Amino acid sequence: MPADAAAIGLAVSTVIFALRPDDHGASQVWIPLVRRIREPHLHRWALPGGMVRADESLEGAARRNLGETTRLEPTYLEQLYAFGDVDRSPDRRLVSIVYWALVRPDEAERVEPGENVRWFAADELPDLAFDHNRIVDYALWRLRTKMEYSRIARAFLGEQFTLAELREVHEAVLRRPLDPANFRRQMEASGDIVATDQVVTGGRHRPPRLYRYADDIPLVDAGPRTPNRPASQTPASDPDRTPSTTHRTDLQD
Amino acid sequence: MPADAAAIGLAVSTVIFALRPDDHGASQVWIPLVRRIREPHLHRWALPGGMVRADESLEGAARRNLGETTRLEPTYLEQLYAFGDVDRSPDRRLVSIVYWALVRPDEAERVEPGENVRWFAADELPDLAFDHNRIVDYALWRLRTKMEYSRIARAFLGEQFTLAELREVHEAVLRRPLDPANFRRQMEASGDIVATDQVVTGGRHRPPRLYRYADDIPLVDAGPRTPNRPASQTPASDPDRTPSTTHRTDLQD
DNA sequence: TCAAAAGTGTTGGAAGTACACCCATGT
DNA sequence: ACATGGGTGTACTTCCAACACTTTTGA
Repeated sequence: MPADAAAIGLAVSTVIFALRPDDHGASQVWIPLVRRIREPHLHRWALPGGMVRADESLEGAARRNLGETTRLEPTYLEQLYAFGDVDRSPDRRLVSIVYWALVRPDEAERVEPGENVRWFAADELPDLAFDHNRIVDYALWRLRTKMEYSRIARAFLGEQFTLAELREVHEAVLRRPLDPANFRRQMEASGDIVATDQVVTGGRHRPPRLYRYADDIPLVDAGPRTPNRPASQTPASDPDRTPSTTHRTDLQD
Repeated sequence: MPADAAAIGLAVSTVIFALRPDDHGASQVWIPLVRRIREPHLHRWALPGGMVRADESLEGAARRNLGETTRLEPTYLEQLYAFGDVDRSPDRRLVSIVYWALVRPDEAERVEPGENVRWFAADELPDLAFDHNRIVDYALWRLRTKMEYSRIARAFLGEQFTLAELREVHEAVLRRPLDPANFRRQMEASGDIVATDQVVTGGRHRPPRLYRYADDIPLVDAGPRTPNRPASQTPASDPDRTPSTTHRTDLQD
């Protein structure tokens, strides 16, 4: 029976979420998919993924596959679920450990769309390979649920952000408008964010203040009580997140 | 590299929770463990588990191993996490899909303690094999978290129960006393439970009313949006849950 | 001066917490 | 009668949703 066990293939896949404007300019959840270049499900769209090597961790395998297929290096990556139905792959027994990831708009630029890589609006997906539609549905449910009680919105934003930008993230994920006044107070009361002494000028209205996340608070609890890694510092600055006519300025007071 | 992938062993393990009275008669969380009878970690206590066969689902493998090692057939079984660190097993690469289960006291009787099977209080565990201490910690965190927003307490109880019994479940898991008055109202307001027309007589005080869970509501959302299985009917009745001097009687009114 | 978004104040309701108090039973 | 838990009433607080209102900018 160990012979049988060895016959089970172990793979990883990742559901990657990014926020991008839809036709009407409103932010929406998008997912990059890759086209399969071999059987089974040849030419069908699928989640990026691949087999796990014997000398790499599960999360490591997810990161490697992500880089190889989409060039993405997400700041947020968390295990979602292990899918292992006997008949989920038509040819051989395959168990997939699925991760979900969040990337900022500037990170998402690294994806080079083409014949075999494309962005899809999360709620308008085609028929995907394997059980990947079900997987995406679950990941979306998880994203929306976790948005309401954790600080994952941070993973969609740069170092500094206005409350309107933060609210837009929540609204895009939850697909419902939020009261700006109440949203502001909830965020401020949570202690998760702190005001900086900078504002954004250039808009045709009162300049909004910039905020940042309070340090010393971990991004989220990712997985089973991992000894809190030092809050992953954002790799780069955040260029061109706002129209070029706006400027972040020091506040004089 | 598919050769490498095939070299990874795929196993399942399960953290089983039951409530049993401690030395002072108060309910507490207990876990059955099995002693390892082969290397690595020979003679160490470990979670029940084993290799996944090619023709069985992950959950099926968990149930089979549970039955074989502890004779348990839990009513509640949910996937917890996939543990796959490269060095978590000293000899070969092993990925374990871990499940967690809840069993009622009468179900727990099926376990036959002996040289190689024993119950342990959840917060007084010895050094376990592999990374099983970490796994149990995570499962405990999950149990306690989920107790606060879901109906999993049901899995610890029989078909009918008093509010004191339901409260005792919550208190044992959360390790803190709850106000009986407020607890009652919260439960009643939730709509999850309905009063029956029976009471328990024999106590030296006012006879408490018996409640049952509202049907047509699933036990919990176990896993990724499984199309709601018909709320798993409790296999048997619930004998000897209360002292033999008490009786469940019809209410006359 | 006006439009637009930033930001503050106020109010009412829902839900949680603490705790006083009455009820029904066995001894 | 009285101890014991079952069960109800009530005041207080905290949180959230709704929405009126003021502030500050660019045009």
